[in-house]
Amino acid sequence: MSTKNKILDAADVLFADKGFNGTSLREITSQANVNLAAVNYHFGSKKELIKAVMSRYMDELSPQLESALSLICQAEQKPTLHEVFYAFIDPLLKLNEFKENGTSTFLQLLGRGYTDSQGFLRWFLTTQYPDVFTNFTKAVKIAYPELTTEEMFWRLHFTMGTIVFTMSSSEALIDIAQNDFDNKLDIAGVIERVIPYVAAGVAAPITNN
Amino acid sequence: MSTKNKILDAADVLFADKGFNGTSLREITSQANVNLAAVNYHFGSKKELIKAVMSRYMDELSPQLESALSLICQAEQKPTLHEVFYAFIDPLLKLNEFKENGTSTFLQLLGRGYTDSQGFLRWFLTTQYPDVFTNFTKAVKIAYPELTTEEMFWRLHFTMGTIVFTMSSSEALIDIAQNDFDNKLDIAGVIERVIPYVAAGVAAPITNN
DNA sequence: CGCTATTTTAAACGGGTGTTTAAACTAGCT
DNA sequence: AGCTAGTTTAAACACCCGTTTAAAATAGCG
Repeated sequence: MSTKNKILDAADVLFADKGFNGTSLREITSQANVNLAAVNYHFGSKKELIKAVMSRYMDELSPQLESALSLICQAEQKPTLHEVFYAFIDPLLKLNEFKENGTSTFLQLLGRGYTDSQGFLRWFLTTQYPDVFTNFTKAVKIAYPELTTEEMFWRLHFTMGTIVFTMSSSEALIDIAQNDFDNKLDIAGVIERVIPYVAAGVAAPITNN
Repeated sequence: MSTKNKILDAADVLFADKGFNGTSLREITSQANVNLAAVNYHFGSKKELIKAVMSRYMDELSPQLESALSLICQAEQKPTLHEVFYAFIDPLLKLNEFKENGTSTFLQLLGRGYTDSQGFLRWFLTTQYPDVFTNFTKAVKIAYPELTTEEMFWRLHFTMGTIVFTMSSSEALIDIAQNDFDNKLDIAGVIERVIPYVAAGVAAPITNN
């Protein structure tokens, strides 16, 4: 495997686990069994490495999400909010096919990017992949037209927060749940449980404050 | 004002803004106009300072939350989920009375603590203030008895994630919202919007997978 | 093979981190 | 005033960080 990919794979796992700021280039390069200077040689800087790790996922995810959402919008009968949210599941699960170890770390990384590094990753995503966001809001607008744009803005960010937080701490939560309820569970099971939650949240009745 | 309190106040604001890992002791002490070594003299270590900042809020919040929730549980008529969640608002807003500048940073700090430092703050809160959690689940159980304990476990963690994530990135979101909708908004306004969302999420119909 | 371009390597650079030290200072009290 | 206990201070410590350098190793190709 190329040095570049060895770095990307190691960075992927470590970033998801300990955050972007919490992971040093020395950890990454020693995990990847490459020289420290290789990161700056191949990527230029740590910041560019972070972008590269995210792009690897987004370049795969973005077109799949767009086609799934546009399919929903063009259907003859108006989609439900559940359908809109379920449109995310297949593309997200397909990301796992890249990684041989199992589930992809994409959602954990997204969670890290939200809080680490003062929002630079959010800027990166919204400017580099804006269609994902506009297509999603379009689909929600069709499914729930009574929602004002501003209310929708907030509810979508609440949803983002729920998903991203849940996934970034899913391992710990699954452990607790297995102990307390001895119920076998995996990431897919967590997704099954979070979808009704966020769908109900987005569909909440409108308050007139 | 005492050196100890000057440190606590400066650390409070900086931790909320840039995270625990992202804030150095030198930033804190220069902001507080005290000597660098004062932190280790008064608190022992940076980790203990973090605990002290959180304890200052929790020691005030915890008894208020407990009494508000037990009041709800003892009422003759069964509370709604909305009432359970609104029980948090008054105690949270009362935290602002400490700070002269305005809204307290408690929820931002909670958000930071969830993602920074590999969950040590979660351990700190659940072991030092366990009654808050048990009282809350008890209240929800009364308001929505059909919910199984396991389902409730998940939905409460989804809620935690929503709140915590929203608050830790609330400043950036408020900025975006002000630009896009030129609608004046503050933390209290965000809370007003997130409550219906999480209440609807927790109250979502039960799926039989 | 020999030359060139790419990649890898060890070492150093400048700077920031949390923590510790020992001396200086400042009450408070007899 | 003199002593003591508590506090503040400047300086240093040992370590980790991202990045850069220049030499060494490796490919690729005519």
